[in-house]
This record gives sequence, C-alpha cells and structure tokens, in this order.
Amino acid sequence: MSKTEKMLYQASEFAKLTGVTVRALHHYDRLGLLKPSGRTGAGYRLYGARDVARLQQIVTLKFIGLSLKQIRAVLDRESFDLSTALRLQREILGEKRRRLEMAIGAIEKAERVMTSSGEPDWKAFVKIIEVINMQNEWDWVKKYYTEEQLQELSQRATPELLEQAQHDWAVLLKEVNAAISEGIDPSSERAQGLAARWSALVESFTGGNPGIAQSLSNLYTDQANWPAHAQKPFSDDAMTFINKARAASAK
Amino acid sequence: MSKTEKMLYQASEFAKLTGVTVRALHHYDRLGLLKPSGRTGAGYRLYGARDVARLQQIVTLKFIGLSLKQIRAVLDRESFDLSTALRLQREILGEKRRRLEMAIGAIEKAERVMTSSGEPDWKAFVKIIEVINMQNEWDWVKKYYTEEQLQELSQRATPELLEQAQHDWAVLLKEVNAAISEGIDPSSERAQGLAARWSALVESFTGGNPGIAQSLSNLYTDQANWPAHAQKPFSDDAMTFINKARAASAK
DNA sequence: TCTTGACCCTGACGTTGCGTCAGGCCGTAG
DNA sequence: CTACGGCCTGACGCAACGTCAGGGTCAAGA
Repeated sequence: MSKTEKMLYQASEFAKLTGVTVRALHHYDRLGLLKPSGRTGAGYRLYGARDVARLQQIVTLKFIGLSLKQIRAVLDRESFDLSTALRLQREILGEKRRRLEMAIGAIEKAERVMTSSGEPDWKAFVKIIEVINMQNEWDWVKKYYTEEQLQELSQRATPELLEQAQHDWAVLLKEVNAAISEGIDPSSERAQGLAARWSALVESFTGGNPGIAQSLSNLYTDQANWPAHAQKPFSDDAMTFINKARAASAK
Repeated sequence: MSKTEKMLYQASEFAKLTGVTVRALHHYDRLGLLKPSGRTGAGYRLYGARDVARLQQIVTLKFIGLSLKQIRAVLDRESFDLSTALRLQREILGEKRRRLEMAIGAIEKAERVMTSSGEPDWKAFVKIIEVINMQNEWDWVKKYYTEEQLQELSQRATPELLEQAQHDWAVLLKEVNAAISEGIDPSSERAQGLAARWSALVESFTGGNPGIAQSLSNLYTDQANWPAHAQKPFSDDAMTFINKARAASAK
C-alpha cells in the first residue's frame, strides 16, 4: 500500500527539484519522453523517484546537444546505444566548434580592418568570408592529394593564375555548351579545337605532373563522396562531348 | 534606356550565382530584406548588380551568425551600426564556443568512464554534467572573492564537507520555515536556537575569515546582478526571521 | 459556506529560416 | 498546338518549448 506513495511530487515541485520548467514537463509528456508515474483523480501529474532518474538522463543528454527524438531513441534503446550516440555527437559538436571558430576569426579580422580603416569596409568583409569558405573547399579537396602534390600546387597556383584559369574555364565551357546545343560533330575541327583547349587547361593545372593528374581524376571519379554543397564545375554532357572528340581524334 | 538593363538575372540564375536557393530569395523578399530591383510583366523577379552586393552582405552577416532580423537592422542602419553588432556577436559566439567545449569535454569524460567500466554508467554520466554545471556556478561566484580567498576556500571545502553542509542547510531551512508558518516569536528560545545554528553554518563556510564573510555578504547583497538561472538558497522570509531573532538576542 | 489565491490542465498560436509540395501562369522549342 | 522547364503565390512542416487563454481543483480564511 505504501509502496505506491513512496515520494510523489506535483508538477511545479518536480520542476523546481530537477531544474526544468513545468511547460517542458508537459512537452516531454506529450512526446512520450517522460510520462509521469501517476495522476491524481483531478488529472494532476504525479512524478516519482523513477521519473527523477529518467529526467536526469534526459537533461544530461540534452546538455551534450542531442535532440529530444534522439534522446528517446537512446533511452528506449531503439537501435541506438549510448556509446555510438556519444561518438557521433562528439564529432558533430567538433564540427560545430570548427565553424564557430571560423566565424569568430572572421569577425576579428573584420574588426581589425574596420579599426584601421575607420569605415565599414564591406568589400573587405565579404572577401574575408569568401576566403574562409574557399579554404573549406580546399580542406576537403586536400584529401585526394599527397603532401608533396599539395606543396607543388601551392607553389604554382598564385591567386592571379587561379582567377585567370577560372575565367578561361568559363569561356571554354560556354563555347562547348554552345557547340553541343548546335549539334556539332565531335569529330569536326571545331570540336577538336575545343578538346585541345580543354586538355591545355587541365595541363596548366596539373603542370604535367602525372601524379597530380591522377589525383585530379580520382577526385572527379569519386563524386559520390563529395560534400553536399559541392557542384561539378562542368556538366556531364560537356565531359562526354570532349571525350568523344578525343576518341575521334585518336582514330 | 540601356541603363536599366545593365545586367538582370532571373531568380534561378541569381541563386546559382550567389550560392543561395531560390526559396531563400523568396523568403528574403517577403521579409523585405532583399527586394529584387525589378519584375517582368509576368511578375518574374529580376535581380541586378546592386542586389548582388546586398545579398553578399546578407550572406556574410549570416555567416557570422546574425539573425535575419538583425541583418536587416544593420543593413538599414536602424539603430545598429556594424562595429557594435560585430562586437556583440563576437561575445555571443565566444559564449557558445565555451558551452560547446564543455559539452565536448563531458562526452569525452563519459566515454572514458564507459570504456574503462564497459557499461553505460548513467550515474557517473549525470554526475559529470552536474559537476560541470557546478563549476559554472562557481565561475560567476568567483568574481566576488579575491584570489587568496578562493585559495583558502578550496583548501577547506572538500566534496564531503560540501555535501554535509548542503544537508545541514536543508534541514535547518525546513525547521526555520516550519517555525515561521507556526508563527514562532523570533525572540523565543527556539528561534534563538535556529539563529545560532544558522550562524554556525555560515561560520563553517567562512572559516572565521572576516574577508570571506564580507565577500559572502556582498554576493548576497548584489542579487540584482545574479545570472538568471541562479536562485536564492533560502527565502527572504527566512532571512528576515533570523535577523529578527538576532536582533532580539542582542537586546 | 462562500470566496480567494495558488496550482493544475488542455489547447493553440508564436518563434527561426527556410524545405517542400500543390495549383497554376509564362515562354519557347518541336 | 502541345509539351516541358521556369516562375509565382500560398501554405504546411520542423524543434523545443514560451506564453497566453479559458477553465477545473484544493486548502484556508471570513
């Protein structure tokens, strides 16, 4: 008889005791994350010792940034064990911290620019963010190259050259796409010319280094593993066209 | 005549060009954050060079974590200048980073406990988070004490003693509140006893060090500056009652 | 016994930044 | 003339509660 009334708290007491709000308790109740052990005749929620333990676990998992859905999965052992969840979460938080640090770094740089120049220099500010994002792109591209290859690339690729190359690619791609939509024959002279310019541009990037050429090829082949925001610099159609042109010239 | 058609992009072109989604453009449009420079007869949005610049600013401010509302305030110079916003945002991000680091630290500790013990030790995990939160409390309490005072406190306050003290306070407060609701006279012997125990507990914390006693007093007096989540360990009523009892005994 | 307060309950809307349909008009190539 | 790709305007959805609003419950004082 006295078992069931061990120690029952009403909503607000329980809330104060555990440091969450009454509204949050309602929320967890509706989500099925924490149902009170009992109810009074009038429908008042009654929480017991078991609920304290469970809520502490909830709060703990919330502290490390799990969503309520994930928390439920972990606590109900639905396909998620704690150690796996912890490892995943650690990685996610690490990534978040990286981004935070980049943002803080950007702010600090912008502040230095502003205090030295006095005026809110939007161009510089925008540039700072752009550079940081570029670095991010490079960070994941890096894993396709060896140390030495990166070394070599960084020596050759000055900002001006990169800009020039970017421009050349844009022009060439436009012409290639025009040729495709005009239905030009890949074996025609015009197509051969485009293919030659294409090869020259690739060559200017690889610098004739076959290792770099191979890495570049790997990078493209591995499209399935590209990050979500990455986009191909040119369409598959363009690539196909160029390949046909090369095949035609080889005959 | 050619002025107005300098270079106009349709929604999806503009989106690709600037790296945001068309839907985001619609959103910014509705919020009044970025209205397209023009529309075609059919109602199609048309973006120009001015819009590119503005959108870049928006993206930049988003990168450092400003909300769209804040961005609008900054860009429209409604009461917010850029440097102020940057400073504030830097502080906010710093705070976020602190919390992220605590969460990461907690996960790492929990993982170490789990790999050494093998089992998901919830008690230990919950304890880890509790300790971190306690440290947070102490962090802001710290500013009321000098270096030496903190030194002395840390030497005397072992975890067991703290737990004992916490318990003693809980018991005493319960008795004091009972006495208040019973309407006990503050000059009565019972009230005197309570006041004496109160003083003893305070004494056990200050260790007879008048500097620490003063700092403690300052800490309490400065309630207006306590962080939002901090709560008084006892009610004003209890304090008032004890003060009356002390006053009565002084006569 | 009636009346306060102090609590409790259940909806239901608001917040933030878009993603994701759904239903329907526009414009161009075949 | 039709089909297909773009564009448009709603409108709902998500996460985790905060914040009313409207309305019972319960113990204590008049």
